[in-house]
Amino acid sequence: MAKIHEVAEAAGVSISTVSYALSGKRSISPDTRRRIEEAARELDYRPNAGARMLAGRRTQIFALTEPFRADTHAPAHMAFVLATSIAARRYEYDILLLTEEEASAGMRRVASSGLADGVLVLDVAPDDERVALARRISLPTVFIGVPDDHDGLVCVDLDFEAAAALAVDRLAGLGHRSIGFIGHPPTSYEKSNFPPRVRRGLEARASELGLACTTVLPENDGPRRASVRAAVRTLLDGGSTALVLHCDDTAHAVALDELAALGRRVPDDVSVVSVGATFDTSAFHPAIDSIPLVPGASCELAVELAMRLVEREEVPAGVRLIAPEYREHGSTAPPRASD
Amino acid sequence: MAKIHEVAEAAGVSISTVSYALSGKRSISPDTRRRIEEAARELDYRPNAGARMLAGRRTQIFALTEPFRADTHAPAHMAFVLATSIAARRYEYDILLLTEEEASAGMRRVASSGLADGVLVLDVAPDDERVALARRISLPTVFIGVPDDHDGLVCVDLDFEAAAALAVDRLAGLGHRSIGFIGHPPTSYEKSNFPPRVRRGLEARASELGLACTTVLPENDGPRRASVRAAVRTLLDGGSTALVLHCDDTAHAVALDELAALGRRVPDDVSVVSVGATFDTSAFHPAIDSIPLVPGASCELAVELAMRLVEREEVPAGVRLIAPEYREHGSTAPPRASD
DNA sequence: TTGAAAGCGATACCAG
DNA sequence: CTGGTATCGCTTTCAA
Repeated sequence: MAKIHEVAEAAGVSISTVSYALSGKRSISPDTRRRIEEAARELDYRPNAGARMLAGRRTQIFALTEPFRADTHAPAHMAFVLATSIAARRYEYDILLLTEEEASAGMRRVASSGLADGVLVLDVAPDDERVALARRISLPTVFIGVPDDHDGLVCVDLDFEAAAALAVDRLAGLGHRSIGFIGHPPTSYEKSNFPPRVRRGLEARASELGLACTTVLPENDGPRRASVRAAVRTLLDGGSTALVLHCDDTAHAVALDELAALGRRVPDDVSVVSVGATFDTSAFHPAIDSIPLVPGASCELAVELAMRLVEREEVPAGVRLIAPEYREHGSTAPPRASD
Repeated sequence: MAKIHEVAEAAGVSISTVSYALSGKRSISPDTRRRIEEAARELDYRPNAGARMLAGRRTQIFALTEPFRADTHAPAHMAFVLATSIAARRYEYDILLLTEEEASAGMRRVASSGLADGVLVLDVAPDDERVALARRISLPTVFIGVPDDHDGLVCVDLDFEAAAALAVDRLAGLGHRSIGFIGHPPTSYEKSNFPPRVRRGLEARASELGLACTTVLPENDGPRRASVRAAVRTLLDGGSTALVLHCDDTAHAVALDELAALGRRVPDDVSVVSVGATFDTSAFHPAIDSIPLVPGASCELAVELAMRLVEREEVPAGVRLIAPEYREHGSTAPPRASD
């Protein structure tokens, strides 16, 4: 816990010179800069956080609000928290965690106490109560996800509609005429708003291209995931030559397992594409093509926007949709001639 | 962002009176206290975080170091992060998240910048590098988990040995003479140090009581979890009349599913007890007795200890083991007379 | 029971 | 290119 004046003394300069040398906010002669840096290093000096906040009017902290509701899918949420934290560190920012009721109350609290320079909002619900809060506080706020009512907000998300359309384009391009869609359980279509966006995107593009498209939303039942297995059989029986998956990792694994059990090879007999997954689809057997939801991409953009807001740059409100990217892993091919 | 002097003005007192009234650190006449509280409420006043840290030499922040390694079991880790955050809020403390490389580097950083009053260490590895760090920094540090070398450290954890012994006692008390143990995959026994503690506790107590005890550590294979199913069959064939589970939730579900498939009813034909689970075993079919690992219990104690350290109370170093608790859900019974 | 004022440890303005 | 110093907003002694 060395203080600035100790560094100044050790380097034989004034404290203001130390401050400037370390922040780089004005030019310093190479020699004194060297002496200061050395002194700072030897004393393991770091500016006192509180003093810096007070004098510099910057806390170097972003509040991250993530309710961690009981029913949330832990791995995906953890990936976003991690990605946010990593992105923030690039700008020398730390993450202060606001969970549960504090997800909302904490926003008010950090805003009026000046504990954070901005707020990043995760696990956004369609009718999220943090929307109203974001409008009332004066802190820069960026949503990672898109609430239904997003007027005047800065939001970042994957372009799920485009991602789904991209999957259809790929399959249509290979000659498939009938696509089966396995989605999340029905309840997910109310609690979040990206599952419906995927579904809409898929069905819209399929109908544009004149493809048949059948949707099944299997329940998350027991360890055998019988609904997922049934879904696979239903879709194949219905004539689908390709499957698009937008569901959890276990459902992916089970669907592939069922295909194998039915003796259908991927991609020779059936093509498979995953949409919006945060896990690694290349680790499945067989590896699956994916148009992933990349936490790093959303979070880096969100943090960059938050930084710009902190720097008082002009940042127009609105939704930034991240363009989807197709990752080939060999799970798609033209349909069998016999189909 | 109202400031203290505005509150003072509104209440017609000096700023020091406001400070004391709000912190309760000295007695204030009921009348002025009321006026101050009202003014504070109307202005939505909260002390500026930076100023408070600087003047009060308290940041009201705990750093939480949690690497979030790629291979970590997300749901359990999320539960601990959440529990820590909730426990901290009881003392009006916030949680600053240090992940990845920052899990270590960040500890040094917050220590020398005075950003946090203490450090809470999660996801503790047997040979954790944060052990050495904790000894070098002067910040109060509490480990939630027990590293191999914990000399001079303050650690909190479930008493896994006792939990395992408790499971054996229960089954032995019901008359079981042969117990089957299904554990985590073998690799887990190197990366963490609680799986071996459960195993040791179980085998030790079983041998004390003269019970037979067979251990299987099934791999985490495909979606069918064939290894887990095989483990169940192996143990039953070997004469086990009761199963003790210390594995992930899916393995639990699969084991129960396999028992059902074999026509063995719980608890009439087989008794089942779960040890060290962070998930809800009463939600399985059938519900399973559990001696759980309760994140709230560990984290509350850890935070309490951290607070005491912050308050400069005497806190002897050492490992605090939390006594296990048996939760009945009807999955145990005496073995069949025919066995 | 209350108030005045001295810090806390930086940043950044104003001078030189 | 470098230094002195006012300032940030609060906590806490010291006085009354």
